[in-house]
Amino acid sequence: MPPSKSKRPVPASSNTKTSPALGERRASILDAIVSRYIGTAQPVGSGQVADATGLHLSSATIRSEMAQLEQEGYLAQPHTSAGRIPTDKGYRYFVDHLTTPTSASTPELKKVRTFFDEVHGELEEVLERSSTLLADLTSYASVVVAPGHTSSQVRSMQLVSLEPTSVLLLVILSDGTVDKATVTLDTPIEEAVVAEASVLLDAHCRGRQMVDISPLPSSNSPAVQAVLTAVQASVIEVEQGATNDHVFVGGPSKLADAFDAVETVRSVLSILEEQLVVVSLLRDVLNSGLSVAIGQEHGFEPLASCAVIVAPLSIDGKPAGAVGLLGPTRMQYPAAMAAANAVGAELSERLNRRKNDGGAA
Amino acid sequence: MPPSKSKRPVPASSNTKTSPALGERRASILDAIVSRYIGTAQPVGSGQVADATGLHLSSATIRSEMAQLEQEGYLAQPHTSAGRIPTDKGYRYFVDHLTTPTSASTPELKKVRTFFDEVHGELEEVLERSSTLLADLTSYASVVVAPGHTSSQVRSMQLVSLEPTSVLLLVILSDGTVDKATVTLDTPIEEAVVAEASVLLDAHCRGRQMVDISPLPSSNSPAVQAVLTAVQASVIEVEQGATNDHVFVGGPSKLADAFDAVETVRSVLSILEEQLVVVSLLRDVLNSGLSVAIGQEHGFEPLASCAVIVAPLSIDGKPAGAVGLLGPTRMQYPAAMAAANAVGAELSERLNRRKNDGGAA
DNA sequence: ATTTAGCACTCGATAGAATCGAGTGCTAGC
DNA sequence: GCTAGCACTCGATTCTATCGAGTGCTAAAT
Repeated sequence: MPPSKSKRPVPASSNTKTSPALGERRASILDAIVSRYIGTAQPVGSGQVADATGLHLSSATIRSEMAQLEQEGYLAQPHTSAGRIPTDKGYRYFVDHLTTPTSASTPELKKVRTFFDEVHGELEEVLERSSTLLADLTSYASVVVAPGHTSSQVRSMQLVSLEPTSVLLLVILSDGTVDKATVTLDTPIEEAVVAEASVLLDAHCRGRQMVDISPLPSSNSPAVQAVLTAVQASVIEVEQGATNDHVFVGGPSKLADAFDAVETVRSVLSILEEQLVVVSLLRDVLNSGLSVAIGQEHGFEPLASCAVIVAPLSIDGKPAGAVGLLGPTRMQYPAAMAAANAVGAELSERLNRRKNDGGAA
Repeated sequence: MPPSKSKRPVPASSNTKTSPALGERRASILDAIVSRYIGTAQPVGSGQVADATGLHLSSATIRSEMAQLEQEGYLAQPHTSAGRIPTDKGYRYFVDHLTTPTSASTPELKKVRTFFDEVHGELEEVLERSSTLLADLTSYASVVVAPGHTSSQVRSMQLVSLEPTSVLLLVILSDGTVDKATVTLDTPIEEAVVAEASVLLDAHCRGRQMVDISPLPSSNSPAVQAVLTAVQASVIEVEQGATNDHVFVGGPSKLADAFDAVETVRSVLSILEEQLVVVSLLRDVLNSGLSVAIGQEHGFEPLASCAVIVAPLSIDGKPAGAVGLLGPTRMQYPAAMAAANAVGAELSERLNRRKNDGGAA
């Protein structure tokens, strides 16, 4: 091969050589197998790998490498004389050493951008639709966990008397979010007293951040004080976001496509129904420093056949909720991760803007 | 057969003879086939019917009757030499002439009662959990459409200025529900003006029913008037409940059990994702005066293999939302209808109590 | 005039047997 | 160290045979 033009020392050979460990060649074989299996859901044989990879090796050589990879736990064989399937460990290596850059592909990224440029309105609606967007983008079920109110600025806080013994606590945040909690009182309280407490509360909280509002102010009047004391707990509840369900699940129907066993579909669906579980799952994954949890990695049995992709949301640089994707372990990691990251980043930006600009749109 | 005791002219023969039309005997054959098919999902043959029904007839006789029923469109045959399957028309006859009384069986009814005795808290939570209850009770996916605010009494109505050009409309109802809408103004308005408008609005609305609040009061100050005008549209929006999504879907995972074809599961799920469609579906069914829509009866193609059971909610005797069940056409009609009715009735009662007593619990 | 027993027939479902072929592990030679 | 070659495995596919639940029809029985 004569170098016809001296003017390209390293041609555009797009052989991204990222990963040592496991050996250059064995790695690209693994990569080829995982990619292919993700696409076809069929066990991959040595012949296919030989054809697919750039390295020119015979199937026999590939075969011996594959045997090695199996011994090391990256691959598994459904039965003798079938091709190989990636194990969780295999997928893990794949995502950790992705050759494809994890940043989003331009067309999709653009889609996300224009989506966020167009979507306006209430926060809940934005989150809800983000979730749908992410599901549509990836064809996996998505989850959006709304940020708590911890760092939000209070625009107004009020008490409204409903019954003699029950009072509604209203918290209006400067981003237009409204939260509420019903407080039951031990003894009946007059409306006028509630109103007085409300004024006091509002004056105290207005303009502060949610974190800064405890302790509540006190009053000379015992009756007013009683109301304030009763409200205390609910204020904290609201601060921590325990009051409204703030999980948005998008595209659960995608699960029916992602898994072929109907029983799997059922069990995964039923998990998505339990919002608490979902929230804590995402939190755990994030806390463990991962962005992807594959198979057993999150020690959550019922989702052993799933992979979870998480991207954090942040407001003012602090973590605030998350977006996630739920699919089979053989999911399109590069694309899905890219999408989740893109939506996460973009959504974070809008949340920031929202918060600092004030209200909607 | 000598009447051994003159003292029972018509013994406790539980032969509920409800339905003329179609002929007594043919009806009970149809009934037997439908019941059995609902249970087993297998085509039912003449032999099975002969064994199952009380009437002592040979399979041959049954057979000729079945042939008739098929010609009349109540039954269908998957293929020659298989048993019969009910058609939509067959199911329709079945539910219209239910021998089992549609009122709930006592054990379940009790469950519903104690559930509602125990559940307290925000309206949204009650509805959400009702939906889950209904799904658990029946093993079908359930839907609860929240009542609109039309007949609710306004406890307070306020405007909160968020940005110079955007105002938050807050509506607090006497049942503790809070609704909101963001109103964008054409020109920047000072906070003081918004506050003035808020006071005016609150004074006008407080204590009235949502239906009675339009038209809004007017003001001498042009600035205040401008705000009120801008708010008008959102008030109506809120009144008609267009502002927050008020559909609660329960137990979608049940669908995976109810249908065996995974493709069906997917398509039904994806329909449940579109709340607008679900709401209008239930409304249509109710408007057509039915409580059950089987197969094609609601002209909604994608749900042709489903049956929909609807029970209305009512507040002060006026229709206000609905609860629904979604399952395969071969669903356990008697039990499911009973459950839906029970939950519907009980929930209605709680809603009434809530509204008239005032706040929560 | 029904009802029923009897019978030939249909056709999906089930079970074996045969075959195919993608894939494997191993070995010997390049 | 790589590869060609080869015997071997084993699920998937196809084909055939068989089974049996169920049907429609007819002729006898009530």
